[in-house]
Amino acid sequence: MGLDNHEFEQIEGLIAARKRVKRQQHLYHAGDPFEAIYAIRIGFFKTDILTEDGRDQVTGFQMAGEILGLDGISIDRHVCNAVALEDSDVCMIPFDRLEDLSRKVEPLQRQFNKFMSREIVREQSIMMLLGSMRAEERLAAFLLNLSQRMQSRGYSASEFNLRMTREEIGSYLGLKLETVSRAFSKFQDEGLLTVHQKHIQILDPDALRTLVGRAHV
Amino acid sequence: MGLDNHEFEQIEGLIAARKRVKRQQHLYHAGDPFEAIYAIRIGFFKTDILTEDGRDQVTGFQMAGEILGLDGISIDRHVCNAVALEDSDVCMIPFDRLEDLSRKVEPLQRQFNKFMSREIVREQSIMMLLGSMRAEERLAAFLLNLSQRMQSRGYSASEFNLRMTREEIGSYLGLKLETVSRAFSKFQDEGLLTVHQKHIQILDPDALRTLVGRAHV
DNA sequence: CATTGTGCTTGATGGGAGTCAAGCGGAATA
DNA sequence: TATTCCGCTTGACTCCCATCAAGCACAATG
Repeated sequence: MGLDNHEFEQIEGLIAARKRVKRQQHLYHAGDPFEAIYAIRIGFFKTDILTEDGRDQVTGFQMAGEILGLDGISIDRHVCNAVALEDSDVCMIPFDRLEDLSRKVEPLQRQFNKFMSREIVREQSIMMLLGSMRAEERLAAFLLNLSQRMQSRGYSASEFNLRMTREEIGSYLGLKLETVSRAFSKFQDEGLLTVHQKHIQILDPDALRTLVGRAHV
Repeated sequence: MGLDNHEFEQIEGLIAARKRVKRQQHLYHAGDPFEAIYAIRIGFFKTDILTEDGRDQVTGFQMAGEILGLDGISIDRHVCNAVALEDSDVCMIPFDRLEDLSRKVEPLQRQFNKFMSREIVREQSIMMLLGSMRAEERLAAFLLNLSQRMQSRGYSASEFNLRMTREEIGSYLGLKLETVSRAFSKFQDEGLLTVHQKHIQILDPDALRTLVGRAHV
């Protein structure tokens, strides 16, 4: 990234604390004062929003190497809940110190801006998915995305364990858990994948890609 | 734009050029190199993304005082199209100069980060809408959002002209244009509003809020 | 003024996903 | 090992929205 030693040490010094979060525990709640963003070292999270009328929706799943909490910057409070879906380990990055250092270290500033923008783009693709895809297309897109992120972290792209329930997948994709379950069964009947509980093995990724590509004919 | 006078003047110094964009013209296309973000002085825009099957989905509507182009930062290219829905006038803000100045002027840096984060939060609320609301609830939320933005710019909150077609509204809300039209008619039958072509008069905003569930405003 | 086109409204019909319900199965606990 | 619970699967039925289709309204053009 074009950093000299001093800059590199400063960035390392940003990490105030490592924090362990047990399965089903919250890293932060909606409404909590925003003080830091979090880099996931180990583990898996979901973020969700609970509205007053009881609507609850998962807004994202985050795995090791990804960043949590960027939405809190806007109003100095977290706007969603972050819940560990397995025992996890995060780096807490105090935001005021990150802003300070960003003013001194240009590559850090640039990288941070790109992170924020990438989050905007990611959410746009979810909007596309929710706005124009059918149930099976949504699930196919979800699995391919998960597969790609697993692979980029050195895990198998074709075989992995889901950390979230059918209900959480459905909430994220704008579907009911029964619909998610039916789509899994259909994919298995068609030989696109095998599914045993949370264990997934993708047999025909190209067929899944075709499903997503042919969205909304 | 949520900036105080001092901050606003600093941003004004950044403005390289004013640019006029006629109705139906593009401000930028998906794939264009990303060089600047744009502040809308006068006018109204939509952003959309072209899907592989040739149809496009509207990802947002932007009015005077709002910012266009934040998604381009991520990959140094614009990822969506920005199209003027009426004759418009924008300020071009070269992004490298904005980054430079942000390193020197802390309030500008802070404000810019908040802008990015606000865009993330805005998109999350659209995800909620697309994922868990029914057609009439979506349209009600859309109208209330538009109404609130009109009001915050000094226009009437209860009476305004839509700049976009039913099809564009539907694309944004994940609905077909016929469904949007039917929802308008139903609202009118129920006395919640009057609609004549693109002219909207909201008669009972509380009823619309009740529909949405009081969570979105 | 007539003509054309585009956007909008409305009706009829069908399909995909939601809802309700029953039962299965693996995992955790005692 | 037995019990309980929670998540998952599957079936039957319902309903909301998409689709297909016809016609209207208004603006632009000749």
